[in-house]
This record gives sequence, C-alpha cells and structure tokens, in this order.
Amino acid sequence: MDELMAAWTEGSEDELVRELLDDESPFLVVPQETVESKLMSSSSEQAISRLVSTAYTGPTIEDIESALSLTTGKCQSEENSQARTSIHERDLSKIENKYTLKIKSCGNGMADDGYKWRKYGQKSIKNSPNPRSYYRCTNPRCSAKKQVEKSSEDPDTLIITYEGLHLHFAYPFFLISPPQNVPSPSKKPKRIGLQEGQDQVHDAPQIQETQGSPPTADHGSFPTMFTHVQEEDAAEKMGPQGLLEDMVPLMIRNPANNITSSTSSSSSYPSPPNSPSSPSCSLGYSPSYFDISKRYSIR
DNA sequence: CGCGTTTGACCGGCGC
DNA sequence: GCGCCGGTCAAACGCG
Repeated sequence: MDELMAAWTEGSEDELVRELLDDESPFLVVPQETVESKLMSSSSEQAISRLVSTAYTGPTIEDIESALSLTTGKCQSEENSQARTSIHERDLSKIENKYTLKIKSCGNGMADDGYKWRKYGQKSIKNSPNPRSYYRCTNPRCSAKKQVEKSSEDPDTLIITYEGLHLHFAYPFFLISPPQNVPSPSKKPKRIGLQEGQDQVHDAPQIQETQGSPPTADHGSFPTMFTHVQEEDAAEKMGPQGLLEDMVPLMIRNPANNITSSTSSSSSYPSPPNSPSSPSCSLGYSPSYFDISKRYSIR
C-alpha cells in the first residue's frame, strides 16, 4: 500500500483527477462556487478539491449538505436539530496527507461525523487560545485520526483536521439522505482506504474489487444501495473486512443517532469481532451500539 | 466494573 | 546543545 500511498500523494493524482473530472456530479463546491466551478471545471484547483472529497469519501460536501438540509426539515426532531451541527460555512483544504475541514457550528453543536473517536490527548497550542484535541478512531482497523480545535477567529468555527484513511464525517451525512434527492456521486466510497491504510488496504484488497467495480453503474443512490446491506448476503458482499464494514452500522442505525452523537461518544465499536474470515460480522453491529448516552464537549 | 476522558509526562523534530 | 513545540502515552479519574 505504500505504492498506493505514493500514488495518492504523488504523480498519479493527475490520473485520479482526470477520472474524477469525468464524473458528472459536482464535487466539493460551496454554493457560491458552484457556478464558477462549473465554468472552470478543468482548473487544477477545482480538480484537487474534487479529488479530496471524492477519493476519500465518495460522498461530496454537496451531498452532505443536501443530506443535512433534508434531515433538518424532515426526519430530525427539534432536539436533534438543535444538537446537530449545521454546516453554514466550511472549507476543506488539503495539506499533504491531512485534510482540514472548517465548519461553522450552531450553538453547542458538535462537529459530529457520526463515527466513534477516542480522545487520546489534548494540548494547548501556542498562539492559540483554544486547546487542540486529538482523536483516534475507535475502530482498531482504522488508523484515522483527527484533531479538533476551535478557530481563534470564530468561536463557532471548528477546525477539524483529518489524518489517515478517510473523512469519516461524510458517511453518515451521506447515508441519511433520501435517495431521490442525493446528487448521486459517480463513485462509491470505495476509496476509503487510500494512503497509509496498512491494515485496511492490505487486509482487505477485495473491497476495492467487489465494491468499486463499475463506477458508472451506481446511478442508483448510495443510500438505496445500503438499505440492502441489512440483508446478510449483501453485507457479505460489502467486503469481509476493512472500513466498509464500519460504514454498515451507520447506515443501518437511526440517522438521529448520527446527529445527536457527539464527536466523541461513549459507545465504542464493538471491537472487531470481525476476523478476516467472518464476513457477516457487520451484522453484529446493533443499533444499540450507537445509542448515545453521553454528551461531550470540547473545551 | 468496564470504558472513555483527563491531564501531566514523555518523546522527537526543529530552529536558534 | 538546548529549549520550544506539537504529538503521543498512560495512569488516574469519572461516569453509566
């Protein structure tokens, strides 16, 4: 996977970009940039932005926002709506292998990405009034890390730096969006593991094969696809191991949990009972695993 | 009692 | 070489 990593960080980015540019779905565009981006779809910056969102997650920021707006008006309780972070303003930038996401949260809302993170450290950063918190994905198979800190400029803005395999934040948001309204990305989140991923990529090479086959064949929406995941056979097809299995429970469970859960929640992944040979382990995830009973706030 | 958080210590990289 | 700084570790602690 070193090659994969190298490919990601180096030359073949062009290749990926090219591939991505073939996609019809708009990637990573903030509203005000939408028109411009369509006009300048070939600019390298645009390409990179698209690359960032796509290669890592499949879902796009637009998808996420779409999902958020939909959930807000539809299936979210008032309580959840309040607790949820709304993305009024965000910025995603790539610095080497790290992706920095800036989101503006409402009130006390946390930048919940729906995944389980374990806090392993906190440091006060020089020249910054706000401490930085360090999180690691609770899934032992996932080497993803993230750092969260409040913006010194705007207390409502959280600066989240993701480092590792994927941008976890995207999945739940993407998944909870109704099929018909999701601007279906032409890519499935097959590239969950991109760089490093010594575990994932190495352990689960099949994922990319089985999952990422025809990028063009998924005009059906992603969420739709994952409703089937609840079926055992489908779950098996999802790939016996790796991060995809981590996505499964998120799709199955109540979206409200995604929203209300804090950045770092109490319940952890039922740590991989999933041995490489137990493909249906995903089903071991029960929604109850994701009941969020604790609240947590970054200081 | 188990699990996650807290928090000070420790470590390595970097600049002077 | 030294000190600063960011990142990580790990024991203690708290909560359900």
